[in-house]
Amino acid sequence: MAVKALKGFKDIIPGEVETWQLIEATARDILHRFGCNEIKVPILEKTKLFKRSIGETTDIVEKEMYTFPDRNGSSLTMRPEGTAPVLRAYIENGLHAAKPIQKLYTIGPMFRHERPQKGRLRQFHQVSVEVVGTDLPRVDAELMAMAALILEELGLAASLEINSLGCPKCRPAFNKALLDFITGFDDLCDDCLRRRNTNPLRVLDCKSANCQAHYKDAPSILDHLCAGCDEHFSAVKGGLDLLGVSYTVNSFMVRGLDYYTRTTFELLTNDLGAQSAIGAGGRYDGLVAQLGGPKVPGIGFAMGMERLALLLNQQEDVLADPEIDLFIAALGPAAQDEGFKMCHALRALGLSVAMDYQDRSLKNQMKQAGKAKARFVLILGDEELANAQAVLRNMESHDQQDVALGGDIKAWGLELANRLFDPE
RNA sequence: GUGGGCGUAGCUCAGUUGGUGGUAGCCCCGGAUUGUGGCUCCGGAGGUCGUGGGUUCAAGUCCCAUCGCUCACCCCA
Repeated sequence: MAVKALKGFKDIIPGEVETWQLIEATARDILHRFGCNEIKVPILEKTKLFKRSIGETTDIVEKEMYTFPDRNGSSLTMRPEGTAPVLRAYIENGLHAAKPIQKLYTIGPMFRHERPQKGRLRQFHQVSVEVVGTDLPRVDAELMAMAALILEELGLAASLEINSLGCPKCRPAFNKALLDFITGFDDLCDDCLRRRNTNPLRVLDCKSANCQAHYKDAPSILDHLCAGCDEHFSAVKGGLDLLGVSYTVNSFMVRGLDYYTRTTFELLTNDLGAQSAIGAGGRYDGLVAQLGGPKVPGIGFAMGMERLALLLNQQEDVLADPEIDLFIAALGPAAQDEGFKMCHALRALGLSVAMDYQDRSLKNQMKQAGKAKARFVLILGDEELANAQAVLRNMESHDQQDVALGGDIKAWGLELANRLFDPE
């Protein structure tokens, strides 16, 4: 029995990887337009980092992390999200001193031990963005606009939902009001009864129709915001309006990580089955300090690349087939030797070149050239060798002409290259 | 952690009330007279029917177990 990949771990093979390259290239391009810089951070961190940031009682920390002892016994965890490692690096490298506002992004795998399903894997990939050093509402608006723009340029439709979770000043009062409200019902679902004790905010997200009926009149966090948070949220909305980004306010929206404050948002789609969020994030003003860094506010978001890839693939958009510049069809042992050398020399000169090493029939080699999507084929047999020339066939126009091979391979190779890219 | 669906060729899948594994499609290989691709035609290769038990004269088909995949709950990107 052959060894297979772990459950929830997937290969991205040729034919699929092109979609990923498109996503990455598009995201990078837009991120750079907004002044974001890439940062690469480790996949493995001390477990403490995630417990402190994400929250001890969250599902992620309690039952989804790949946590194991290092050889010396200290506890390690494969990162379940990108914010904590990036902020750790921000603090550790003193990036706050380099620039007042740091816009950082990272692209890579995250790990959560969940039951796999559509759009959810154990190793998944995110584009993760953090803007650290400012709490200006326009930064929030700009970040959401940027996320929306990435999706737009990928040709994906998504709706933006926003909310404010308040701050440590106003949230406790709301939590109490909410808890008092929920305690009034005795026919809530089991999940809500459980969540009532762990994280009351999350009951608002319940999918049970019965529960939702009750929550219609639940106190809204938006009615409990302190003056500062209320003003901030208004300004965020104002910023989105100025940029013409459409959104809906969803006061029931909650986040699964404890560090969020004030602005939170999700980018949602209807085309992915149960996993509707393709991007989500929010503000985390106390987090950097909590991790031992300077007292600076921050906001960030992540996009799930698997989900983006699924959406792109079900749109059946036509990604251009990769093609090669030249196929060398060599006939006979002498031509095979010569072709082998030419193949390498031309690759060194910058051309993508292929050939068959088995000295098969010309017909067969032409077939291979067609499959490889070669733009040109260079036909080389004993006769051509004797005359120091070869036949160059344009596969699209079916045009054929002789090319001279004499002398230094670099000289005629360059000439050939020019002809391939600028055929009369 | 809890449920549902599904495991037959590299891939997508037929397989009738149990009666010898499909001329199926795609892919791959070879050929259609001498050194010219895509289309077409012909031929070929490729399978422990996920695995292990059981029932039966006979199991891809029925039963049990097990592993895997998948979708959903939960949670989340």
